[in-house]
Amino acid sequence: MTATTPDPGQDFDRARCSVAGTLAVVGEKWSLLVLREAFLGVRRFADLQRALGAPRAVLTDRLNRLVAEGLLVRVPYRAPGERERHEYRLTDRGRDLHPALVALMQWGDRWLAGDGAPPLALTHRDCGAPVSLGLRCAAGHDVGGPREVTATPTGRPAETPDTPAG
Amino acid sequence: MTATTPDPGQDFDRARCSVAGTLAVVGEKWSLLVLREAFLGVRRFADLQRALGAPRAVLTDRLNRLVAEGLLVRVPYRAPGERERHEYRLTDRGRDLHPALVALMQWGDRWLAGDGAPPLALTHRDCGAPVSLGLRCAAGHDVGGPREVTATPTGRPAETPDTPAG
DNA sequence: GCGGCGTGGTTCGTCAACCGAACCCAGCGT
DNA sequence: ACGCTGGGTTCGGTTGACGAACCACGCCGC
Repeated sequence: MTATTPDPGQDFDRARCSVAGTLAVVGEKWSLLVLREAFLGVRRFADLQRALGAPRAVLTDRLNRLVAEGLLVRVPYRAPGERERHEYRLTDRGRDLHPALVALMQWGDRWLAGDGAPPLALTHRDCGAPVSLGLRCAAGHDVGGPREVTATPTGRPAETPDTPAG
Repeated sequence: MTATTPDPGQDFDRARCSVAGTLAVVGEKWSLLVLREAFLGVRRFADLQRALGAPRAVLTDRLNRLVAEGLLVRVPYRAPGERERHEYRLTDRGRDLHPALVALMQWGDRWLAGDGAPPLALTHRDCGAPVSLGLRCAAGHDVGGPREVTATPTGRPAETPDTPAG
C-alpha cells in the first residue's frame, strides 16, 4: 500500500492483489461479522443468528462458505443430555484474520461517535495493558503512517530508477 | 476481539460494535478497493475505473459515499492544456484505514496461492526493511495471537473478579 | 409412541444492489 | 463545426439480501 513512488499502480496486476483476494473470501456481507463473533467465542448457529440478526439463509450460506474456505471448521459435539450438535470453530487460517478485525475495530473506535469509550476494549491477557495494532519494520522501527511505507510490485524487482537496464 | 472470558458476547451491544460500524461505512463492494487504489496514488475517476474494472455507476456511488463519509475529498485541479478536473484524495480519516488494508493484504499474502512472492511488497521508506502489522500492548509486549487478548465490553468496567466492589 | 420444543437448516416471494452497455454533457484541440 | 476524452447518468437484466414460513432431527414428558 501507499505509493511513495509516482504510480506503482501502472504495472501492478490488480487481479493478483491480496486485498482483492481476501475480500473475495470474506468480503461478502456478514462474513467478517461472523468471524468477529467467532473471535468472541460464539460458535453455534442459533447464537450467531441471535447475535447478528442476519437472515438465517444468509448465515447458512456464509458459514458454509467460510468452512469451504477453511476459515472455520464444523465440529460435532454433544452436551450431556442433549442430542449431537455441531459448532463452528476458527482454524489457523481464520484466526489469522484477527488483525484485520482489530484494525477495522480500531478505526471505528476512533472515528465513529468516538467521544466516549469504545464499546469493546482489548487488553493484553498477561499484563492487562490495552493492546493496539501498529506497523513496524523488520529493523524494529515504528512506522508512523502510510507516507512512510513504500509499495513495490514484485515481478519487477523495484524498478531501480538509476539502472534502467532494459 | 477474542474472548478469553467465557462469553463476553452476552451483554455486548452489537449495534454499537465498531467492526459493524466500520463495515457500514466501507463494507460495500468496491469501497475498500477504491481506498487501496487511493493509497497507491490513483486519484482520478477514469484511472480508478480502469484499475478496478468496476461498473461506472457503482464507482460513482462509492466515491460519493466515501466523500460524504469524509474518507476522501474531491479536489478540483487543472493540468496544463486541459480543462478543470477533480481528483479524489485521502483525508486523515481515510488514511487511518491503512492498517486495515494492510491487514487484509497480509492475510492474502499468507494464505492465497501463497507459495511465491506477494504481489505487492511493503518496505519502510527510511530503512528499506519490510514492514508488517502486529499487535502490541501499551507495556510494549508483542501479542502473539488472539488467545493473548481479552475483550471487555465497556459499560461494565472489566468485571474485576478479585475486587467485586459492587 | 405422540406431541411439544429447540436447534439447524431450506424454501419462497419481495425488494435492493450490482452489472454491462449505452447514452450524455463539458471543454479542449484542430 | 467536429471529434475526443473525462466524468458521469440512465436503463434493463441478473444476482444477492431480506423476513417469514416451513421442515427434519432428536430429546423430553406423558
